[in-house]
Amino acid sequence: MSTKDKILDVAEILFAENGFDSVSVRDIVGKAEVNISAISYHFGSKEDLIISVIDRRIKNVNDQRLEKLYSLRKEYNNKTIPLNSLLEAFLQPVFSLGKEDQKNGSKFMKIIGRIISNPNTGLKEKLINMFSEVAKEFLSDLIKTLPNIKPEVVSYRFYFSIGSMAHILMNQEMPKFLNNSSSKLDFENIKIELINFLVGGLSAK
Amino acid sequence: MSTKDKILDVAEILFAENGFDSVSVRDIVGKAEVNISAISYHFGSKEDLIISVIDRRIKNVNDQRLEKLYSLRKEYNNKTIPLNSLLEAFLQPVFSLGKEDQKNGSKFMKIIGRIISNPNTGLKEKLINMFSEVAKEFLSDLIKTLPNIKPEVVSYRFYFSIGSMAHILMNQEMPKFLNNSSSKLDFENIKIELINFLVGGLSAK
DNA sequence: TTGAAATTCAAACAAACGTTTGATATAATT
DNA sequence: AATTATATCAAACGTTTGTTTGAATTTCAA
Repeated sequence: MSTKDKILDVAEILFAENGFDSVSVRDIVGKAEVNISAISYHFGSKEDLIISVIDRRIKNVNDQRLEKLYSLRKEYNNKTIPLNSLLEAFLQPVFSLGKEDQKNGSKFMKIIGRIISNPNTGLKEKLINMFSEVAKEFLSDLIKTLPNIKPEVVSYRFYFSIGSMAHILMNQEMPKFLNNSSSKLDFENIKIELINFLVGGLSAK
Repeated sequence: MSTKDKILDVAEILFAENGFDSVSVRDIVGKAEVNISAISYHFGSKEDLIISVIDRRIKNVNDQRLEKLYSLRKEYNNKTIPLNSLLEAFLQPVFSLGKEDQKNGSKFMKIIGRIISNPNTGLKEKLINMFSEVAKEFLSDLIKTLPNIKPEVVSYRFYFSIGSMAHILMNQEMPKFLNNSSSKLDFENIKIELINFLVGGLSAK
């Protein structure tokens, strides 16, 4: 495995668990067992490394989302797309990162959660742009699917939805004081529960 | 105004806008126009300052929440408390921080959002404990109010609810790409919209 | 008014930070 | 085999970090 990939893999894990600021380049190169100058050599700077960690995966996620949305539009040509189908298209590409064959995919889920919930300087601008097109597309269909709810209310509810998604992506385990259940849900079931919750919230009277 | 209060006020603003890690003690004392050693003299350390910023306000918020919950229990003695009343009791003390007479209250709302959404080392432990009792109390009533929904599902939905609350507290303005409306909501209306959303989500079939 | 306590000050501390250097080693190309 | 490009290395760079020092100043009670 190349030095570059070793750095990307380790950085993804450490950034996911501790945040971008709290992880130093020395933390990364230490765990990756590479020389410290490899970061500037292969990536340029720490910020460029962060961008690379995200770039490596995010396009695939967003492409899947749009692909699923477009095929729904084709399937329901001119007719209303069911709400749970829209949410499934929006959430499935993210939660499938948690499948076991996706190496460290659950770590990247945490990174997505971090990016959304932490309004960040500079860095956020670039990433928001990646996400904003996807969000706009889904919002326009959400508005069509919910004709009895004022569009600006749908916007807010979509914003609330993104918040609860980001929260569960980042804090993948429920805190003990809320977890009175013994059975731990896997990502597939968390996604199902989240969709049920969001369907209710988005379509509330 | 005392040096101690000057520091607390400035720190609250800077921590809210930029996060705990990104704000240096020099940023704080610079804007507060006090000597740098005042931090260790009045608070001990930067981490103790963070705790002080939070301590100053959080107890009042949580006390109000429990007070409202207890009076609801008295009012609906042995009967089910309506869902929107529970949510009102949970959210009103937080969103009232945004009232104009509450100096920098909206900044502290951002700090609450930051604490919830960022799982942090050490710091979180202390603050989670403050919050966990409140959360447990509300969760027990939520379960009673939603007898047709399995308790572990209510737990998850409450967790999703906390996520959307944290998100809107921290990102108080909607991003442009979601904001197709010209009218900007104030905190009171955001709270109302959030409660409508959460009622739908928590009680979803 | 005197003396002790509380506060503020400029200056410095050691540690950690991201980044760069120039030499050395490895790989690829001619 | 010789030469060029690529990659890795130990070491150091200049800043910034949180914290501490000890003297100077202010506050306030006796």
